Amino acid sequence: MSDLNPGLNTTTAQIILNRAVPLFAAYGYAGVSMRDLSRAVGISGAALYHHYPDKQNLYVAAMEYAFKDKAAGIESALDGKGSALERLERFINSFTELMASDPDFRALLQRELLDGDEERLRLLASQVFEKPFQKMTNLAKELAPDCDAHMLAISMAGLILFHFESAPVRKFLPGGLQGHDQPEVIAKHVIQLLTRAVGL
Amino acid sequence: MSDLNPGLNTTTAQIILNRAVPLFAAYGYAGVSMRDLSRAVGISGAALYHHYPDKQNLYVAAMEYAFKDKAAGIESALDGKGSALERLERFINSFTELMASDPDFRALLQRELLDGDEERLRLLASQVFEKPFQKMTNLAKELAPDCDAHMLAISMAGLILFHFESAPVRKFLPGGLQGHDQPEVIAKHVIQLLTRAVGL
DNA sequence: GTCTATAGCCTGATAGAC
DNA sequence: GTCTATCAGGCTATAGAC
Repeated sequence: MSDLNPGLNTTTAQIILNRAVPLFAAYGYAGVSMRDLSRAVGISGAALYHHYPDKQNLYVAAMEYAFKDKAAGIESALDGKGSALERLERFINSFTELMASDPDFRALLQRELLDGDEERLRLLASQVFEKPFQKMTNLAKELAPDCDAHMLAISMAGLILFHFESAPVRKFLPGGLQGHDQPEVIAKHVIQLLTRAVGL
Repeated sequence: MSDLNPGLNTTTAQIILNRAVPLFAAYGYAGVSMRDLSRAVGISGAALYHHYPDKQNLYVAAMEYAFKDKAAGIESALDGKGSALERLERFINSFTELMASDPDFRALLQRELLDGDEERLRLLASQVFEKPFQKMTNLAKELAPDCDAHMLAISMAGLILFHFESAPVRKFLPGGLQGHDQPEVIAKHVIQLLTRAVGL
């Protein structure tokens, strides 16, 4: 948490999180054992327990680590100047790029939506999503005052997310091309769809 | 598979699947043990192995059972007469109702997108989604000939799905109301957004 | 078709030396 | 801070009686 050391992520506790994030993203909480993780880190299982009291605490720490600072880029895209339409474009580009550049973050988010208990989801909402989502809602209000702003904000996020979420099955579906995975292509499609929906 | 018995789902093999579907939907493959399942069914663990050779085969059988006939309703909504816009509305209403009425199906779908291997996803695509998705793509072509029809079809599905997927965290986000979970409300919002996007 | 009993391995977690 | 060794219990799966 309060790391007075200004150096890189070189403490063992941080290295553990660095290895834990992709493992939990790929296999889920129940799909990763403490032994799996200790092997990935290159230390014994017992050493893991020197840094984290148990598996659950380690998992929560890994989540906080993976979700840290993810909101900042989205918020700054929504904050700047420009017309509502320009801010919408910036948001879509920024959110799409985030999802494309950090697939572990995306997978962990979707796993939390499936498996997260009330407490973890409340934490996720208040510490990660509340502020950017509020700004998305404000933008939605500007773009389409006659719409439910909360629902439009959800639609904006879901539109982008599902193009990534569905990627593993899309390639087996009619019309599925490699290009459909590229963030630029996804962003362009979503921008076109949403700008039309809110009446240009 | 080829069940010559015209009776209800009363064979032990079917009862097992009936209990397995909600368990796998809620906790995932790794999160459900054969003991958990045997307890839920009310038989011993060994009896499970009389009906299914191992856990993986049981899981695949449960998936096939959960996904069976799910495409039919969607297809018929897309098939009927009426203008493209009327068919779009019917599709959205039907798909939204499906997701709302069968949360286990929705959760299993999302788990497969996260955890499914190539073989299972290819099976899912060819046996469940290929035909309705082709029809969604055709409708997309009619509605917006200048759009990439594959991407628009994905957007249509994702728009609906994410309103359900995000429900656990939405209630902690600004503007989140109970009403936003209701299928009628979701369908109305998505219809409004998409009809505007394709230019009424 | 279901049971009890059990094999063999993996699990989270701890004890205590260094 | 990391190790080896270990515990108690859970895991998938099987054997064999009924």
